[in-house]
Order: sequence, then C-alpha cells, then structure tokens
Amino acid sequence: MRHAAKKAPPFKRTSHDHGHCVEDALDRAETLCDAQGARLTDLRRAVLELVWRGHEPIGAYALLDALRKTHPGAAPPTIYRALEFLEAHGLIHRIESLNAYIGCDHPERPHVSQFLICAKCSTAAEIDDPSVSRALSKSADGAGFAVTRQTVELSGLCPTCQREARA
Amino acid sequence: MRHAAKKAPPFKRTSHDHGHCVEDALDRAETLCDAQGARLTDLRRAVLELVWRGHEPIGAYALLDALRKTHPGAAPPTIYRALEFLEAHGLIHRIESLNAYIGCDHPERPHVSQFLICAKCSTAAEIDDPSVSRALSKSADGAGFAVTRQTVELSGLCPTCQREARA
DNA sequence: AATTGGCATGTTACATTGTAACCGATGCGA
DNA sequence: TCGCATCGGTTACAATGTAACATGCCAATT
Repeated sequence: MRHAAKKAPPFKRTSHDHGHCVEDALDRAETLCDAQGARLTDLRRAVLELVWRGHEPIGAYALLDALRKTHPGAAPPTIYRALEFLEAHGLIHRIESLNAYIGCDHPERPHVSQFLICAKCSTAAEIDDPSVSRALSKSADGAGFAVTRQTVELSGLCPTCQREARA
Repeated sequence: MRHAAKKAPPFKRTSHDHGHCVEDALDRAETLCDAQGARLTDLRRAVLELVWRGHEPIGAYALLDALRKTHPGAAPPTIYRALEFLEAHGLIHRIESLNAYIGCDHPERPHVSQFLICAKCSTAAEIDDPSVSRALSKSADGAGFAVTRQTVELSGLCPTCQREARA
C-alpha cells in the first residue's frame, strides 16, 4: 500500500479527456454550490468554464474577451465579480505572481493555494502538500500569527521544459 | 546551546532604533553591492532608503510620491527600474499579494521570500524558515520541477492585532 | 584629449489590471 | 403585494506596470 494510492504527480500531464475534465469541474462546482446554498448562476458558470478551458492560468481581461462571445455586454466588473465569487467558494485560485486565475483541482477539501508555475510554458500545477502546510502552520504558530490565507507560488521550469532546454 | 542563539521571533517588534536600522540596511547594501560590482547609485540608494523608512510594505507609486521630494523629475519608470535593481540584488522583496515592496532583513544570505502579512496593521514579517524551504524543495523535486523563485505569503493577523480584536 | 561603448536615467506615451458608485431587474419571503 | 437582498449592467476612473526612444555620464581605449 505504500505507493499504490499516491496521487498523480503534478506534471504527469498525461493527455487527458479535456472536455470531460471541464465538465467534471463544472459538475463538482454545481454540487458544491448547492450544498453551500451558493448560487452558481449562468454567468458564474460561464466564467468558471472559461477558466477551466485553457487549463492554465488566465488573466481577467483575457477571460473578459472570451466571455464577451457569449455575453456581449460584459465589462470589467462583470468578470471580477464572478472571479470573486468563484474564489470565495474555492472553485478557482488567484495566482498572485501572474495576476491570473486557474481552476481548483479539488474544491471540496478546504485547502490552501500552492502552485508550481512553469515560466516557459506557463502551466501551473497545484500541489497541496501537507508537509508544506504543516511547516507553514508551525512557523506561523511560532510567531503567534493567525493565518487566514496562504499563497505559495514556486516559479521555475517544469520537467518538459527542462528537457527542451537541455536539448 | 539549543535555544540560546535563536533569532528573534518575527513579531517581537520591540521598539527599535529605527533611524539606525535604516542606516544599517543602507550600509549593508553598500557593502553588498561593492562586493558584487553592482552600482548602488544615488537614486537606487534613495529608493532603498524610502523602502526601509516605513518598515512595512509600500507600493511603487507611494514610493514614487516620496521620491519626488528629492528627485522631482521622477516618473514611473524611475521607480520601477530602481526596484528591479534592488530586487535583483536581494535588497528588497516584492510582496505579490500586495503589489508592494519591503526591505530584505538579511540580504547577505541567498534566500527566498517568506512573509507573514498582517491584514490589519499591514506589517510584514520575514520568516526565512528552513523547514518550509525544505518541504517546498522536496515537493518541487518530487514533481521534477526546477524552482527559480519562491513566493510564500501568509496573510492573517499578527499577535498584536489579534489581542486588539479580542478586546 | 578625443572616441567609443555601456549603463543609468529622463521623458513621453500607453498598456494592463482592478474598483467605485449607482442603477435597474429579478426573485423570494413576509 | 411589498420589501429586501442579490445579481448584473453601465459608466467612469484609479492603480499598477511597460515600451520605446532620447540624453547624459563615466570609464576604458586609442
């Protein structure tokens, strides 16, 4: 049992059924919002879908452009409100160092935001590493600091881009 | 020896000789730049001093306003170039979640950026916790990810503001 | 001393990202 | 049906960050 059930390593981006993965995310969001009495409106759902489409961090204005195809009247506040809602409900993360947003891998578990961000191909892999969280909690506790939000962002090169760089 | 030489806990913000602490930071910066053959010009030095003055995160445009008292011609590029230089040489950190900058506590050691940021009083305490770094390195290694930059920002309440909140 | 080349800075203009404030529409419970 | 809260439209603007080109300055070389 030692290695069997380990979750897939973040960058094993095995070709996946993307359409399915987006739908899946939307379904889970639906369920989650129902459970919380939160309203996943058409607009919010549309934005969430767009966030998931690219499967990599995307900026608010890029989302806005995309959103306008289906919601022509959309303006900056439109997108920012939707993003605020989605983030508040754990459905997306904001990546501070990129001013960008990405879908959350596992919105059902309360969690923090930890990412490996490739500077070359700009994929961002969510790692929700308990030992990192533990170390951080310990550090914060030691300082008497009450954490409400974690931002952990490691920039660098993903395995694929490293190989390319060597070649 | 176990506990004797521990560095001061981040939020023991014992009233310190601020003027001295700023000068000290500037002196260390001078030394460091000399050693690296980097040019800590008047302008850059002035910006670094302003960053240290407040002893808490400060935005680029606030710095710009302050800088204009001594350098009337300063424009956005002025400040951003100086900040870029200072950050590249480890003299300041950018706090991504605040779009702000703060002086680095120990520029001589190569290090990462780890902060506890109080949402109330907006002080930011640098914690350079090896066990956090270790956990992060391990996580990144496990994913085959080559880290070039760490951003760790914990928002919350500092001990002082917690006490105030309870009262 | 003059030349040249690199770096720092000045200057203008603009791009990107994010918000405030107010309004009407919609839905839902009292 | 009325009142209330939430959602979203709309306008205008604030805050943050950069591109691109011009100028100045110093220092090494000739």
